[in-house]
Amino acid sequence: MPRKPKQDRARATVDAIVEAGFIALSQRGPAATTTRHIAEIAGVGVGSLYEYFENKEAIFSAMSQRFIADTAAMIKPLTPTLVQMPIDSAIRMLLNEFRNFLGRDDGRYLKCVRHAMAVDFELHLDPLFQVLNNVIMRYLTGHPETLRVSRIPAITYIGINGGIFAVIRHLSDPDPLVSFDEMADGLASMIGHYIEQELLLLRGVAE
Amino acid sequence: MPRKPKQDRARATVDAIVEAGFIALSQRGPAATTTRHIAEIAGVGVGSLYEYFENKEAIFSAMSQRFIADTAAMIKPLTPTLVQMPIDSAIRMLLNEFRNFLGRDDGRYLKCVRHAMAVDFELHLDPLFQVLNNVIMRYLTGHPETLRVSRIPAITYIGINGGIFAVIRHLSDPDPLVSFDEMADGLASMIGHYIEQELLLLRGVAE
DNA sequence: TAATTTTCCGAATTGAATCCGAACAAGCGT
DNA sequence: ACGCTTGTTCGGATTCAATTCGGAAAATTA
Repeated sequence: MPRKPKQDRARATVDAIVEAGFIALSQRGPAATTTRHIAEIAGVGVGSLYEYFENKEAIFSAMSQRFIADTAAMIKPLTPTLVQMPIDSAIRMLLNEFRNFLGRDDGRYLKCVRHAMAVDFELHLDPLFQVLNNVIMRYLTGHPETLRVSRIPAITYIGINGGIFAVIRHLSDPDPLVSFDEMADGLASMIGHYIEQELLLLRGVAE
Repeated sequence: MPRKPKQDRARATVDAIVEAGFIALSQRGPAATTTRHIAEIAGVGVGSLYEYFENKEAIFSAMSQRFIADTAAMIKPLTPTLVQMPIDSAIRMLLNEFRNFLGRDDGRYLKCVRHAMAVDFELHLDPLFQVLNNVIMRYLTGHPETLRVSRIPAITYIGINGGIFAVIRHLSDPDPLVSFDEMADGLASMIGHYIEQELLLLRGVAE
């Protein structure tokens, strides 16, 4: 039963532990990140970890919370700028800021997020990508007019990755803000509209 | 140094182990899934696990590969049907099939995928969602004409989830098929075009 | 300063992952 | 069928990391 820190010294210890967690995880990976390691990097005894954290998982959980809070804090001040930009520029800016943020401190956050998302999964995703790419390829050759729309590879990449993650997130979400059908309809419409708009632009240029 | 199975009996053992992995993981969760548990469910001795798998992780890895292969096999026969549907219907169908697939065997796959993706992460994602929703909310109120486009909640949900995952996947991808800028441009254009198309449709209806 | 609370520690405990060598089965040439 | 080699299974013994615990040190309070 972990305690809440009451003194500044203790708060510093908690902070050092979380910070050490990020360092250890990014340097050694999740398997090699032992409690002794974290304690050593933090400059505290192993026992101290358990003064404030239920177990090792709880340390990772605290790290996750810290990461999300930092991300939110990074975005918040951008809000006024973002809202008065064209929407596509805003999205581009947001993505770039997020990338830079993940790359800070020699990519410490990025490395941690990869582990946290069990990205070893990624390697095995290839066969699925192949099948889906095949579907898309055949679709395009079967509808020659669509071959001229721009950014096909990028849209494919986003559609597949985003689609997979969105479905899994949604099915894991205890209280989703939109129904599954709404989400499916949204993704379908988004890509459908994209194609339509592109064809429209192409026709406009042709005339 | 694990061996490759040369006899049918051994192949059956490997299969039983992987299958037991799915059962154990879906029933008990990742923390409570011990090697003895897997061995017991598979009906083999603990030692046998290490005949064909480097370690416990390797079993999970094999499970992941199996899962992806099964998913691809599920989609492949749909290809002919998909390619002659309108693109939005095809996407809807794909998403539904994927959902049903994950739900098979009392959601065994879904439970495993959740664990594999370290879904405890999910709980902490909330603050980030709030900030981003706030940005979107302010944008919408600042551009009243966009308030009438349909599926705003769904597009938001997909944009945020899909965007986050796509960025992280991309930054983890050793050999991405598209550059980061292309991907950012793709996501920006996709949502931008969606809005344009919606506004176009709205204008069309108004006239 | 003494009493009390908070914090820190690291040796000892516990339990799961992994190893290993003996026992059992299958293939194979004679 | 029989011995020999190779493939397979097993579960007790070993190893190593997570967690506990009881007391020392530091801070706070009286």
